[in-house]
Amino acid sequence: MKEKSEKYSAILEGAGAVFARLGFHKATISQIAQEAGVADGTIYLYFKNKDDILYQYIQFKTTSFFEKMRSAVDATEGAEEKLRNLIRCHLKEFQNDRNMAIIFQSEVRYLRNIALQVKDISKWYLDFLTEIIELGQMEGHLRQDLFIGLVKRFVLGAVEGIINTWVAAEGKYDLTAMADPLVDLYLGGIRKR
Amino acid sequence: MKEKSEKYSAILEGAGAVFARLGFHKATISQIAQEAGVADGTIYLYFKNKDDILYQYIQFKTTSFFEKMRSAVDATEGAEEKLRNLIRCHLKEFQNDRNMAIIFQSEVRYLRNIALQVKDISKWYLDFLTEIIELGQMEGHLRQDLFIGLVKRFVLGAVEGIINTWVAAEGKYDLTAMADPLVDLYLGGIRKR
DNA sequence: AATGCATATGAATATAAATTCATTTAAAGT
DNA sequence: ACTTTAAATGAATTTATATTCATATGCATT
Repeated sequence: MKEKSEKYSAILEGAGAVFARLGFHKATISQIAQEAGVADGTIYLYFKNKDDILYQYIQFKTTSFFEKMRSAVDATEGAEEKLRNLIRCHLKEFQNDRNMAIIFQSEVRYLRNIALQVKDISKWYLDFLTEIIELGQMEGHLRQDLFIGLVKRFVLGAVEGIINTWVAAEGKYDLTAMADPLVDLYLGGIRKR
Repeated sequence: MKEKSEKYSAILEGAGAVFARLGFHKATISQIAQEAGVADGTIYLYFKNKDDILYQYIQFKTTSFFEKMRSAVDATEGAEEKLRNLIRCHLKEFQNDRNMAIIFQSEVRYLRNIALQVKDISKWYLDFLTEIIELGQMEGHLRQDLFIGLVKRFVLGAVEGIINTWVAAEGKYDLTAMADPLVDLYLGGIRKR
């Protein structure tokens, strides 16, 4: 069972397609096998069981997602620009991999087997946001009286909401175009001044 | 099969408890029956099948939720106060019925069988927000240059994010206390001025 | 108390799909 | 060409649980 064989990846991507189309529970091993172009039994040479396929899928996708987010943020100076890049990168990656977007938005929260994995992902993201917000406060560009625990959920919740709508709309419009207007809302709010 | 018998309600609430604890797919009819204090077969006198239990659960809960939201908003004048009441009411109702909160946040988006039902719920909520935002613009208290399609998702996404955190934290703190700080973020944003 | 009707029971059935494994195919080494 | 090892197959097995249904219980009417 070598980790990075062609078949390993084919099964992962095949599973991604089937999970996105039918949801984890309605997806069958046979369908995944067919999508990946292998026999049912072959899957068990590479994965412990059905749950493990999803686990590895998430693991694989998040690792690469986090790396990209980190470099997008590090590529620039100042909290506001870092925040913009974070959101731009987030939306771009989800737009580029719609199966992943569907699985993360619709399946992941739901499945208890992977609850811990999800907690880690959220935590990573929220800690990242904290870092940026605190930087902005040090720079003097963000309010000092922010309840950071609330702000970071506010930020992540809103991006996810935007992505959910895009997914529900079958990806018919450009998701990345939402990034800057969204950040403007975070920063300035909706009240007239 | 009379609709509002004791057993009908007992099964619905029992199902709510089991769905919240184990998730829809891992929940078995036997467990729901036990929780409701009836025999397995009895459930089929009141519901077509397992999916129908969830469908009716959601229908029942949203109807009552929407009524409460509507009167909370109608009870006051001015967009800002209406928005505050909307969010307060939303958080209060979810805090008061944690099973419902779990099912709505974790299960509902996921289940394809009820996708239409969910679209209706979202639409109802988003239209409601549009109404309030447009009122605020007419009053001159909200910015004129808002992209409403984005703003309403921004608002709903953030509330849902707050609720998700609360659910994940096993409801250990007071959710309703988040309402006003959250609305302040919507209105004023995080940028220092 | 006997009859009929509605409601409830839970063991038996049916079904679907995850997982296994005996067999086949391909590849590598000598 | 022959042997050994590894990888792949897919039909057969196992398991789990949603759903059915023959039977029972309770309740009202006469």
